[in-house]
Parts: sequence; structure tokens; C-alpha cells
Amino acid sequence: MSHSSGVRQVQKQQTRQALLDAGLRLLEHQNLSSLGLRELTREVGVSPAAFYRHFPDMAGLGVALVGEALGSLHATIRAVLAQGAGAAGSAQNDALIEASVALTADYVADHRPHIRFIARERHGGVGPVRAAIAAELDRFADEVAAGLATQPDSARWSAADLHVLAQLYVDHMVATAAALLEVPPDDRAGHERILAAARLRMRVIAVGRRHFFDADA
Amino acid sequence: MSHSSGVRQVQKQQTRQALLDAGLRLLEHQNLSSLGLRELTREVGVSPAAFYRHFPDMAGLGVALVGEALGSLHATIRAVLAQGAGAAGSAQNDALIEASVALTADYVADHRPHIRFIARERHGGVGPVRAAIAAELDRFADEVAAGLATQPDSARWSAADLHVLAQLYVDHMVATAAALLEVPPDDRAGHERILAAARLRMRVIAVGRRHFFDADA
DNA sequence: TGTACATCAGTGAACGCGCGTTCACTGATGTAC
DNA sequence: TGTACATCAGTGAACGCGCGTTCACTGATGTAC
Repeated sequence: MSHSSGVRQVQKQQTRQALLDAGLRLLEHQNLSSLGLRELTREVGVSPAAFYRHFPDMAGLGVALVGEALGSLHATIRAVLAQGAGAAGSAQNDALIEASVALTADYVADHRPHIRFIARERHGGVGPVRAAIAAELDRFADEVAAGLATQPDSARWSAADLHVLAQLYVDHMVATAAALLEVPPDDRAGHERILAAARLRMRVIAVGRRHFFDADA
Repeated sequence: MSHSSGVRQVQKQQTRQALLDAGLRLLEHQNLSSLGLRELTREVGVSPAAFYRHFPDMAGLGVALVGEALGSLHATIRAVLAQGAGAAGSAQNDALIEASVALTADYVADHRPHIRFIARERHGGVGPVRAAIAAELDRFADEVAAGLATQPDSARWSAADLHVLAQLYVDHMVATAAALLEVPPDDRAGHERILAAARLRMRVIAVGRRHFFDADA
């Protein structure tokens, strides 16, 4: 039988993970397209040729890093949005906004290098990586749109328009995450300034959604 | 005297411009940090060493490209915003939104490579270039904030909060420009879909601003 | 205007270097019986 | 359990190549008188 947990498989996974970890470390200050294969394997302590046992090329490693960076976020996002299901009124909305902003802040704090990588490569030069990021962000927009749809404030909204609106939320969260990266991790004041701005903008969007179909909108 | 329009100066400027033009062309499919000096000078048809007569390094060329890409936009933005000064009501707002979206669409159509470069390098690996882009976008936010301040819908807004809101407009325009780049230039349907989504999102933001201080906001 | 000297944009050769990829290999792990 | 064979992650050497930077240079343009 094919032992998926044999010693050999485990060791191979360890090397693969070491490549991903070292890649993330080296990508903190450079683009994926300027990261060298030899530079990476040197950092890990394996021979250059060993790289090819795990990835076909650097784009392959980049796509794997996208999964690592964003894959675990879907469940978390759905959980946050579920707490707002059916809720109405500005108090509930504010609670949801606060939860979203806190989620963003926590995730950036815990995954700085991953988020930096995503911000760098989102519009970067490596096609497959750009496509992988776009696909993940699209899924986020799907999830946000589904979450919005459960709220009374979305009553008169079509599914298509809610999806367009969801993209605005996602873009804004990515922009907020990128802004947080520009500030040193221990700059609490700078950090809080960015989060306060994010809350304000999200509130404007939420108010706009609620009043969008008003007579004087 | 120092002839600023002597033959020598003119020729030097021509070579400098040729470097910028070739750089922009080559950057259509790669990052600034993976653009080679020899690759660039080969494209222009000068010796590698000639590069150093014009720029200290690639980051220097990148910063010059940022100025080329965004420098001319400030006057245009101010002109568009001025047409909304003092105007109120959703009709005027829609006209202003339409003008902003049209401006974005036209600028992207006329400057695809420049905008692609900005999107790539905004969070890219080259520090001075990132800083130059951030500075230009900050100036845009200043201008948008000043434009918003002249409108009745901003009556109850503080200058600081208007500036935060202005960043949302700027981020959204950049996101729209980046989305336009993902679609082939001649795909009119895809083009129009992106612009329609941009209009919808801008209208949500505009409605949110107007009703932000309502009792039930 | 003409002449003698200064400037400086662009040249071309040279340098040492690290790159990505290939290949036959080794030896620990896995499998069959 | 023990033995003989298969698998395959990682090795290490080799390859040809293009890179960024330096340097003394050339010759057209500019300046002084």
C-alpha cells in the first residue's frame, strides 16, 4: 500500500514546508520574480536540484504560498459574517464592522509575511500567482455577498449588485491590510489610526447600502 | 552660459526619454526589480554604461516613471472635481460620478502601460518607487478631499474624516483602473461591466456620505 | 570670425559572479514474498 | 522474521549564459578670447 504517513513522505513534506517557510522569509523584502532558486535552496540547506522534487518552478511555490496565506481565511470570514445574519440597526452593524476590522487586524498581526506577499504579488509579474490570488479574493467576495444577503439592509438589493458591493468590502479590507503593513508592528498609535479610518469607511458603505433605494438617495 | 536648449542637452533628453519609453515597454510583462540594465540599454540601442549618465540605478528610472504616469493627472482631477463644487442632489452627484469614472476609463485607455506599472509597483519590492507612488496617491486624496469639501453633502463632515473618505475614493479608482487592465483593450462588454460596477460602488459611497449623520444611520 | 581648450554623452572591453537546469549517482525507505 | 529488489528524495558536479559595474577612451558640442 502507499503509506501516506511513511517516514519518507513525512520527510518530503518537511523539506517542502522548509522551502515554503524560507521562501516567505526571503520574500519579505523582494518580489517572487526576483527570488532565486539557488538563493532559496541555500537558505534551506538543500542542493539546488532538490527544489525540483517539490515544485516545477518558482511560480509553483508562489501558488502554494497563496493557498497558505489565504486558504485558512474562508472559514473565519464565514464565521464572522454569520454573527450578523438577520441583524438590523446601526448597533448590530457596528458590531459586525468592529468584528471585521478586528479580524483583519489580527490576521495581519499573525501573518505579516503572508499578507505582504499577497499585497506584492496581487498585481505582480507572475501570472499563475496573480490568478491564484484573484481566485481567492473572488471566493471572499462570494462569501461576503452571501453574508450581506442575510441582512435586512440588503432587502431591496439584487444578488448581482450585492456581489459588486461585496467586492468593495473585500478591496477595502485588502487596502486596510496593506496599510497596516506600512506601519511598524509595535506602532500602536499608527495601527489604531488605520483601524479607525477603516471603521469610518465601512460605516459609510453600510449607511450607503441601507439608504441606497431611499427616495432622496 | 549654460544653454539649457543646446544640441547636447536636447540629445541627452532624447536618450533619457528613450530609456523611459523602453523601460515602460519592457515593464509591461515584468517587475521593475527583474528588469535588467543590459536588457534595457539593449532595447534602446546604447551601451550599458550609458545608462549611468541618466539614472543612478533602476529605482531612479522607476521614480521618474511614477512622475510620468501620475504627474499630469492632478490638474485633470481638480478640473473634474471643480465641476461639482456647490452642487447638491443625486442628479449632480451622478454627473460627477460619471465624470470620474469616464476620466478613469479614458486615462487607462490612453496610458495602459503606465497604469500597469503603477499597479505592479504600488506594493512592489523597490522602496523609493513605492514611496513615490504613495506620495502621489496622497496628493490625489488631498485633492479629492478638497473637492468633496465644497459640496453640500459634506456639510457635517470634519476635514479629517473627509480625508479618510477621500482615500476610499482614490483606492476605489485605483482598484477600478487595475480591473480595467485585466480585460483586453477591445473587450467593450467587459470594460462596461467594470465601469458599471464602479459607478454602483461610488453611488453607495456617495449615499453613505449624505446620510451618514442621519438619526437612523 | 577663427582658434585653442574644456566638457561630457556615449563607447567598448573587461572583470568576477551567481544564475537555472541537466544528469548520473547514492543510500535510506518501502514492498513482496 | 529475513532477504532481495524497487522506489525516489536529495546530491554534487558540470554546462553555458547574462548580469551590473568600472574604466580609460573618443569625438561632437560648447566656451573663451
